[in-house]
Parts: sequence; structure tokens; C-alpha cells
Amino acid sequence: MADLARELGVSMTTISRALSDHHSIGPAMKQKVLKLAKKYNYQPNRLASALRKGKSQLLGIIVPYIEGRFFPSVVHGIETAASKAGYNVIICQSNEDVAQERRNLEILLSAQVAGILVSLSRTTLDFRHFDKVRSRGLPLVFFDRIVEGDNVNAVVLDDQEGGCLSTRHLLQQGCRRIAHLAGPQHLNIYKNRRQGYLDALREAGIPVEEELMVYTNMTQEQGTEAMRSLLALPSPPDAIFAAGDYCALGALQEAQRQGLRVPQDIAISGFSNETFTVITEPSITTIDQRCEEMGQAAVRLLLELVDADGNPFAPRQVSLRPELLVRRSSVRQPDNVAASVQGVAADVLLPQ
Amino acid sequence: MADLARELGVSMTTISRALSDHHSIGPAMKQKVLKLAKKYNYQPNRLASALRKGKSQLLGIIVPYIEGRFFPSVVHGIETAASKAGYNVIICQSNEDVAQERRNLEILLSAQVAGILVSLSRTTLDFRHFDKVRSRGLPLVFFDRIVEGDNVNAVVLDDQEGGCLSTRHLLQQGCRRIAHLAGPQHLNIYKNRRQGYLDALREAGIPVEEELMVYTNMTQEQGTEAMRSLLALPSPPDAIFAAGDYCALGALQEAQRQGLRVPQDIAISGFSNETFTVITEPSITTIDQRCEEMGQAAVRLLLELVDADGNPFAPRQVSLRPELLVRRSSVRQPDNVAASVQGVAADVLLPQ
DNA sequence: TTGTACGCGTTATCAC
DNA sequence: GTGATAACGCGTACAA
Repeated sequence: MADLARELGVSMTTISRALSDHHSIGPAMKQKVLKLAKKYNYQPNRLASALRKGKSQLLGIIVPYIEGRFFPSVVHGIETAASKAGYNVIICQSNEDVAQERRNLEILLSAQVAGILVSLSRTTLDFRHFDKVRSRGLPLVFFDRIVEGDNVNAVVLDDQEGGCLSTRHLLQQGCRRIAHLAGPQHLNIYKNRRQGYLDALREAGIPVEEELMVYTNMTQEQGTEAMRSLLALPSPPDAIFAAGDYCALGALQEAQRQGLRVPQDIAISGFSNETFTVITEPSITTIDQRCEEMGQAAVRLLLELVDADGNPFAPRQVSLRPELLVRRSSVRQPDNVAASVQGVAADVLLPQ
Repeated sequence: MADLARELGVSMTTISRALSDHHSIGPAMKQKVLKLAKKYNYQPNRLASALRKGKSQLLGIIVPYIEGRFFPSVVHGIETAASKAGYNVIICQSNEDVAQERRNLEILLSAQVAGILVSLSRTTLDFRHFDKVRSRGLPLVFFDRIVEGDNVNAVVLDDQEGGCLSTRHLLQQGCRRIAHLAGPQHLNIYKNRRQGYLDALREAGIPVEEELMVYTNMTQEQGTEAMRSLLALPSPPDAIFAAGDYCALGALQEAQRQGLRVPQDIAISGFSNETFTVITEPSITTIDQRCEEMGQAAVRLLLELVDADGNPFAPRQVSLRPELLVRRSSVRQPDNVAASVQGVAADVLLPQ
């Protein structure tokens, strides 16, 4: 910048104004400066700018890990939305470890990021390390694995709705004894999926049978085992709603091993839209978690907070509408499919 | 820092030295400072530090996108290795677009990153935008999709070796008419996999038959089609080496559709170790691309450059050893498996 | 071992 | 519309 100023015989102030498109700058001068800057291949130093302004153009992300289908997709959505808004993204992994999560938080703070996006580590039970962020007035948004409560900003998938959609779909296919392969109930996502299942049954006036709910850790193996025990019942189910795709896969394989036809003898649906669900024979009906949209929504919310710049802002929880993907593993009555593939788009903003 | 200095009645210099573990600092004073820093919850400002030192603790990554199996895993490896070395990572997506790639590069430069890791966009044919990085003396390492030549630093998988391993394995299983589903030959990865296939055949003294090489775009559909045409040959193959897993999957499904048993009637192997390859029936033999290791190796190389700090450094190409994962789709002679699962670990450093 | 003084590159403030 | 100046928070010659 100093070079440009010297060459043009003006002050650095003028250069700075021309480059940052300040209002009190002559268009003629502006052009001259920009042209010379290009000629000299001027590269602004964002560090210096951020130091002076007290705000960088960086957003921090903390995720448990970057693997599997979910988190990479969310990160993809985040990076895309952020970069569209002129921000860049520093990414940190907690490896499901609170201590690491705390360290990451410190690092992001000291990197002077403009805001932070967090999906909690599985071992995070104490949330005090986030107080420091808030006390600094730094925008903070949780996604997917969130701190419960309505004084935080958060974006989640409406898992309950997802469970409900799946179960309703199975009901519409004529199934009446629908089993549920549930996940660990201390995790809100699995609790909510189960609740959606219960809602749909009640809605249809079908009594809940305890023997049709099997609690698993969502692995393929446990899906297999669960299916085995269910098929051994005096009155086995005619459908399975699994709270995860791997689990659904295990169930599917076991059913086929026992000579059952899917979906004719037993219909199956999963959760998460894992890549392999379109590859199995038959393909598996599932719920898409709208990973990309989640990332985008999280950034949108975060940037609103950034723009509010510390002004009072009522915390908001955004709940994304899950999408039911009907595939062959559950379709017994093709005519009824259309009815169940509704209410797909439109995000919902919960009040408060 | 000023607060701490005042409270302890010393200068900021002393504080700075204590915090950055400078050698000329008394252990007593150091302890006092650290203690007070903790009490006041002092957060160093990395921006200021980086500005002063002219080097940040940030590494920049440019990838085409963060989706699928490969890039997220590499990024995972990169972030893990970087954070272990005290660096953080800014991530950018080029979306397979050169213009975006160029913009990302500018951004990373102006963010004063300590080094840059790049996997080229598919549309990058002109590499001049990287000259600016080198002229700045900024460390630059390519991975996977690299600029060819030996005056760049790069980390790749040895695809040729991968093709060779796969083909040798099929030969050891007693297959003699091995077909190859090749990918677009203008991409070096597919060219090299094909070359490895040719190498192994020559090694075994088996003539190459053009009719056994089918060129595809690596999709599942094209795998299906390719298999159909191969099975229609007067003398169909007894094995398939596909340059990609999706393609192998399509081939597998078509073979089964035509009533063939895999691997007894026809053996199949793929490439990339996609998640679904362990799920199919039978599971698919494939090549693992060592994504994590690639990320780690890239960071290692980059940090060597960073530490060299502009001193002469002979560019290096690191070539990772692919790992053959023998699964059921290819095993006809269980006794021969052990022999083919060798030479798995140990990275290779090519000379120059 | 500690302190003084300056500068990294940018921008906000105030005066002209 | 433009310029001079200070300041953001830290690190480092140099002097003590």
C-alpha cells in the first residue's frame, strides 16, 4: 500500500479507501488506484485488516470428525454458504473428546473468528466452556448435536417428524404390526425418532406393543440380531422402522436369509440416506437428513448474529423438515406412494 | 498483556517472553506470569502474533469438493496431522472450477497461511496461478490430482501399482481371461491403473486382448453395460478388474442377473474401497487408496517445506503404496490369498 | 535476566 | 475529497 501511495503521490489513507470502496473517494482516483494495484499485484493482508477491525472474515467449525456421510455433507454446505457470503472456514475435529473440543474452542477464539459453528462431541455433558464464547459476545450456533434448551441458537433435523413420516408411510402400505429398531435413548435424535414412531401409531389408533420395540446400538450386526428375535415372535411384525440405515441393512439381510421377501412379507425402512441404501436389493426406503441445508441454515443463522453485532437477538432454533425417500424395500401398494411423499421442502422456524 | 504487565509490575516484553517460553526468562517469573494469565483468562491474539511474525499457524486446503468417500477422508487426515503439529486448517472448495480455484488461492494468500495443499480442479489445465504462490516462497504441496512433473511437491497413490496388485491377485486365483473396465484415459489415475493391469499381464506372459478392455466413465450403469457386452463375447472373460468400485458393482449385478456365480464363474475386483463394497453379496475385492495417510503425508511434506523456510529444497514426489483388500468377490482359491496380500504398508519415496 | 522502542499492514478519527 | 496520525496486539533488536 505504501508503494502505491508513493507512486500516485497520495496518502495511504486514500489507497485504503479506494481499495475498500469507501464512500468518500473520487471515482477517478479510485480507478487509478485499482489499476495500479492490479499492476503491482497487490494482495491485501487480511490479518492486518482483521487485527485493526477486531473482526476477521473467518468462521470456525467444530465437528466430532470428518467422516461418513453426514458431517462431510454438512461441512460442504457450510463452506459453500460461507464462501458465498465472503467468509472462510477454519475446521476443527473434536474426535468425540470434550477436552479436544475445549482446546478447539480456545484456538478459534484466539484466531479471532467472527463466529463459531459447533456439533457437540459425544462426551460433552458439561457446557461451561461455551460460556466464554458468549461472554465475549461471539456468535455461536449449534447444529445436529446441540445443547438442549431455548436460550441457544441451533439448527437440527426434525427427527420426530422423520420417525412419524416413516411410520405413517408403512401404515399406508397396509402394515399393521410395525416394529421399531430404536437407538440409544439418551441421544436426542434416537429418542425423537422413536417418539415420531409412537405418534404415528397413536394417530392411526394402533396400540403400541413393547415386544415390537427393540433397543440397539444401531450397528448392522445388531440389526441382524434384532430381526432374528422379532421373527421368532409368536406373531412377527409385517414391517420394520429402523432408526438407522446400517441397522436396517442388517435387518434386511437377516429377513432375506430366512427366506422372507422384502417388502411383500415384511417392509423395511431406515434413516439417514446412507449411500448404500440405493444399492441394496431391494433399495431401502429412508429419511434424508438434509445435510447440506443444515450447513446452509447454520451459516445463515450465524451470519445474522454476526450482523446483529451484539445487539439483542432472541435465540432461535431452526428445525429442518426431513425428507422421506420411498424406495422398493417398503412399497407394497404402489398407488399409495404418492400420498406419503408429501411435505418435503420448506424449513420450519420454531417460535421463540 | 498490558494488564498482566501492570499487575506484576513488569514490562510487556517479559510477559510476552514468559508466554512464548522464551529462553531468557526466569522460571519463577514465568510461573507467576502463567498463573496470572490463567486467572485473567488471557487469550493470545494469533492474528497479531502472525502479523508481527509474518507467518500464521494456518494451512490452506483447496479441494474440488467435500463429498463422497475420498476427499473427506483426506481432509480428515490433513486436519488431524496439522492440528497435532499446532496448525489449523482453512478449507476451500473449487467446485471443479478453475476460476474458483484461482480465487481460493488469492484468499489463502491474503490470509497469510503458512502453506497450501491443493488437489486440482478437473477444469484446471493452466497452472500459472500457482506461480504466484511459489514466487512468494510459500510452501505448496499437491495431492491426488497433481501437476505432473518433477519440480513440484506432490503426494499421490501409486495407481499403477494398484492396478498391478489387483490383476496379479486375479491371476493367482487362476483367472486367465481378465477383462479391464477402464476409466477416461486423459485422467492420470485411470491411465495408471490400466498400465498396472497391462504390466501384470505381461509379467505373467499373458497377451493383452483389446476386446477385453472396455472404456467407461466409471458409473454403475456403464459397469452393467460393459459386463453385458463382455458376456456376449464368443469367449467371455473369467475375471473383471474394474478401475472403480461403482463400475465393479454394476458389473457384479449384471453378472448375477445373468445367472453367473461370483467368484466361481467370474471373479471381480474394484478400486477405491467405497463403503458399500463390504455390504454387497458377495463383498467386493478392492484397492484402498489410503486417504488418511495421503492427508498425513501431504501435511508432513508441507511442514518440512515450512520448516525449511525458503531454503533450497529439492521438490519431492511421495507415492503411497495401495492396499489390496481381498474379499469374497474374487477368492476362488483360498490358499492363494495369503500370497497376494503382501507389500501392504511402507510408503515409497520416489527419487528426485 | 529485564526493559525500551519500534514496526508488522491496515483502518478509524479527526482535521483540513 | 483528502491527509496526518494513532492504534489494533504482539515480537524482537538493542540497550541496560
